[in-house]
Amino acid sequence: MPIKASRVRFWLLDINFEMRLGTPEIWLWGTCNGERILLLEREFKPYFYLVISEEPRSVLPALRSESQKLGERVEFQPLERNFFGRPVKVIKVICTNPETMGNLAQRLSKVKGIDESLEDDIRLSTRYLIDTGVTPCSWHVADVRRAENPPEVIADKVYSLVGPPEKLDEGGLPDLRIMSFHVVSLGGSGSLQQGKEPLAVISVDGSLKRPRQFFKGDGEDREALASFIKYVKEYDPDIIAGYGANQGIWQAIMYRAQHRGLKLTVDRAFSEPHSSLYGHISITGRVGLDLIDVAKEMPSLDVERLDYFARYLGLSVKEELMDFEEADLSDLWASGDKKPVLKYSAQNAQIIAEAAEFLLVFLTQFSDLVKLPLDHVVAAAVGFRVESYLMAFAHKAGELIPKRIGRDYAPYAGGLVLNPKPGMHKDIAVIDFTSMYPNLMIKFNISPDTYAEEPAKDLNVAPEVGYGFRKSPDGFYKQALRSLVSARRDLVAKLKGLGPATTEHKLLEARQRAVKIITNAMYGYCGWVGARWYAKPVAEATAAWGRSVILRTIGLAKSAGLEVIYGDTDSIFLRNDPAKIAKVLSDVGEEIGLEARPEKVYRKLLFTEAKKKYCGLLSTGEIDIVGLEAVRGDWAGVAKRAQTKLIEIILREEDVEKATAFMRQFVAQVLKGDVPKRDLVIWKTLTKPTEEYEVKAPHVEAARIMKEKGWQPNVGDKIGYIVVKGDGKLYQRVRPFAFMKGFEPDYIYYVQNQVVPAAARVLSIYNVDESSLIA
DNA sequence: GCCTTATGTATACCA
DNA sequence: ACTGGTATACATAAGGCG
Repeated sequence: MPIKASRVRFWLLDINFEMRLGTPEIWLWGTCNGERILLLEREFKPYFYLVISEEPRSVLPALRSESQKLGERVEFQPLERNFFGRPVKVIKVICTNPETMGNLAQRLSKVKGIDESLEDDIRLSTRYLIDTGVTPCSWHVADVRRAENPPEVIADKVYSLVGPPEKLDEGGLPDLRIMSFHVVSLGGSGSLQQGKEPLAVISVDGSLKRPRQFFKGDGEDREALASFIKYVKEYDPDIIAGYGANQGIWQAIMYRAQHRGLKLTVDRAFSEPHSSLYGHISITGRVGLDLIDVAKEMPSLDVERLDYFARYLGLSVKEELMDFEEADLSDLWASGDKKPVLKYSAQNAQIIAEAAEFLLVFLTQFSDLVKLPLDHVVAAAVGFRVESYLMAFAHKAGELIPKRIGRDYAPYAGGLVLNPKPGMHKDIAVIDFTSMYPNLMIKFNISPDTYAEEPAKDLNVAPEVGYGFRKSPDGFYKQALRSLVSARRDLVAKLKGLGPATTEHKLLEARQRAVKIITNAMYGYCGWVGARWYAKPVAEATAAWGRSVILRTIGLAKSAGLEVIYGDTDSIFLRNDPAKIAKVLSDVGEEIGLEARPEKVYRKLLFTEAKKKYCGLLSTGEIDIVGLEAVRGDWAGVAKRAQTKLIEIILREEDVEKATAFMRQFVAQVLKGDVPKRDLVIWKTLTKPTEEYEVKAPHVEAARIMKEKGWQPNVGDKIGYIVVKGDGKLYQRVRPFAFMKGFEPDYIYYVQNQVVPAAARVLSIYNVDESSLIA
């Protein structure tokens, strides 16, 4: 019977692998022209490498017999590869079962003549992406035929791949179906504990269908859950977005479904959401996005509250719908006043859908660049994103991928920070080096594979630390960085010719941003002990070159007759004398061979003795606050607001009297209790389970109280607490901000330990005493 | 036992 | 679960005193 072949074009949404009919099968979920398709690949075989120091024929018989003993059908291919820049002889071991591959590799690596096994720790779906160049969130064409024995899935068509898909050089997104969801459960106090309590309401939204809400009637939540599952099937979303979804919301829903005898088949393969590689919940055939992961990476958000996040993205939020604590949701619901709860949840679902839509371009570009599926790229830590990029890059360069191994933490010296000249400075220019570390790594060819352990000719030798790096050939990091830097240059050049509001512009701008992030993370990655391409000398030498560059720049500034007021790692602060600055910049280019640029100019700039903390009035008229309490998330709003106002008075009006008077009045107001409660909340991150803390701490104590009340604070959550009146240590006087009933804020604490120290930090320059603020 | 000082733990920031 | 450098607060241990 002739096999009808055809060609399909698709955008890759998700990839997974299944053992089916005894064979590993790669599943590619694609979308195109409004159709959802599943492409099956049954021919792709798992494999790994054995590094040998002898001739292949002397080890092959032993390898054959060992694999026979294990009952594995394998094929051996002697090959040449590079490992850390050195040519190595390897045997590629192609096997059949990815699940037993690790064990096989371990056994075969013990055979005499085998040095080690490599790449046996790479998952099959990752392997497939690396080897074929197939890329998530990117367009492809593929030759396909109708699948025989297609699996039971939700898809318009199921095909078998005739060969690997070919990646197309096309940008743009297909029409993706985004669905969002938000859940309110009836825990003891409105929390999503372990799903022990019924769900009050599940809200869904998205651009495709009208928003809906499924809620519990008088009885239980079975109906709501069943309707939710049905709705997802009808909607058939490509992306399911939630907020905190990976941190208990899916678990709670799953628990409830199980409790009510329902199977939570919200994926495209009639199975249930399951936990995946980066601690996230994976939904086969769809992309499960937890936007809280995105929020946690936004440094300007003190607290990852959904409404703050939404406002930060520029989305409109109806404040009146958020006007109660989450802790009160349960009571409200129980009191029969369900309307505000429903409205609140509906708005949240709407915000999540809008945020997902807003972020989609950037996230898909990021996924495409580093070759991690969309749900993975959002959930994965920075180091794994860089690593994913490098793994694909290594394969293209014929380099073997090092194993992930456990190492002990090994610190080294980093950037140089100068002592600031305290006081008020006028007309100060900041010059800094553009992408200093990446450029140093390129310039001196700093890479694990160019590192010369023995002294040799023609090396770049790092100052202070003395590590040598071969000048040629180009090292692995240099190749990767150069490709990133040139990609970014091209993108930026293309952007200039485009209208700012066009789809193309948006796409390239997002791409450019993704490239920049990976470029700048490369140095940190190479000094991370968990990195596959970890090399301490690389990180250490880069930092040492950085220190020498900044020191030499200081020298050049001084010879040009400029006073250096401050400097940190890759920047120096100088008197803004344009002619002299220009001289310094050209000297830097000539003598150091790196680009430094004037970054900004301060009309006025204020330093205390402390490093990394200052504030200034920029030439643009803006106030810039760096490192001070006003920009720290772990200070109460009262202190931050007071300090900000104070800084404005001092910088704009230079009136210390007025500033002091303002502070006195502010302090009096706080002592009267005339301050919004939310300005008293102090937020701190719970960095480990409460039991693991060695000393008592206020936010840990607050988290413990939350637990008692039925809440489940997770590691990584920010705990908001208020200091209340009472006796004992500070940690004995805190309440989670949502549980203030019967407690009164300790305004004296807020004055003495928050407002006054924050103000004094700035006023101390003018010899204003702390006590004079309390009068 | 009480007070003062030194040290350690914890967090968030800057680059 | 990318790096080191830095400031700061509070808890706790250690030291001093009588």
